[in-house]
Amino acid sequence: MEIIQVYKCLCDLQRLRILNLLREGPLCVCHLMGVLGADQVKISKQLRYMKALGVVECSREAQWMIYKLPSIQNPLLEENLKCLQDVATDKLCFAKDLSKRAQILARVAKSSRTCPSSVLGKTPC
Amino acid sequence: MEIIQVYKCLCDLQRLRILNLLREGPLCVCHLMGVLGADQVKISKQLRYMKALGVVECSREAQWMIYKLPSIQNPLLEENLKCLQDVATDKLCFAKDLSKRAQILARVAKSSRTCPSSVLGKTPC
DNA sequence: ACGACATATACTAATCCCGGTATATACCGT
DNA sequence: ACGGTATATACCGGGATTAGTATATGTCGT
Repeated sequence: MEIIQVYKCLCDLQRLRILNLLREGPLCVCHLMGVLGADQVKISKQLRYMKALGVVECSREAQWMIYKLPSIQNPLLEENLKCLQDVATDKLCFAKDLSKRAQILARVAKSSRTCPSSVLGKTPC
Repeated sequence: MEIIQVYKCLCDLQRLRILNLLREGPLCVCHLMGVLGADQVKISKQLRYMKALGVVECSREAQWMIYKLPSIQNPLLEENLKCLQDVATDKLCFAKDLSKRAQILARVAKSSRTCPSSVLGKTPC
């Protein structure tokens, strides 16, 4: 993963929000849709782009596709994601996204549905 | 200056090299051309783009246009520029650019020409 | 094998960004 | 006012990115 690729990934708000969420733990596409309030195609395409840049990885769990940050951590990426909460918290949505993520995962955990995010999400990578 | 704008500026190698140079002090366009080995139009257009993003400022000194990092420092930008030397030093050109910059400024300082970079460059902002 | 769900891809159009060539503008010294 | 130097802009074409709609693929339960 090269430095330019990392910045290419960070330079879009939607991607930044996705990375902020994945930092807490892996997520499936449908949960990303739920938190970001975006349609499936848009999320899928962003994820494909991010995967091509090498900034996310994915694996299939039954009918769900689980996305997560690379297993080999990238210091540049990690540092930038770490300070997302600090930067312009009021204007932006990173904190709000995280609580929405917690809500969704909690709701899913109680239901009979077993989307893997509800399990994986509790054990941040 | 917003977070996305900063990353939009960082996600191109040429812009990254320019920022790395400006971190040492203000420079005029012709010296940027010299260090980066790029033609005038290319540099000018990148600078215009960067200025529109709010990541550089410029001011005229006689016939030269002097570019520099914003007087109000941006922590996100500064942090990312700071670690440029560390990241993949061998593959990339950031250190090389800095020594080329020093060469050029030294040469200019000796000559009768008085491009302001030769003065301003010695007093990093 | 079928229907439902989750996700990805194909196709198309619009926009952004980049590169090149040509030309314009601003300032200086004479 | 004129020629030279430094820099910016206009114009154009190509490639990258984004968005929308439609369709395909993979997996599950029955």
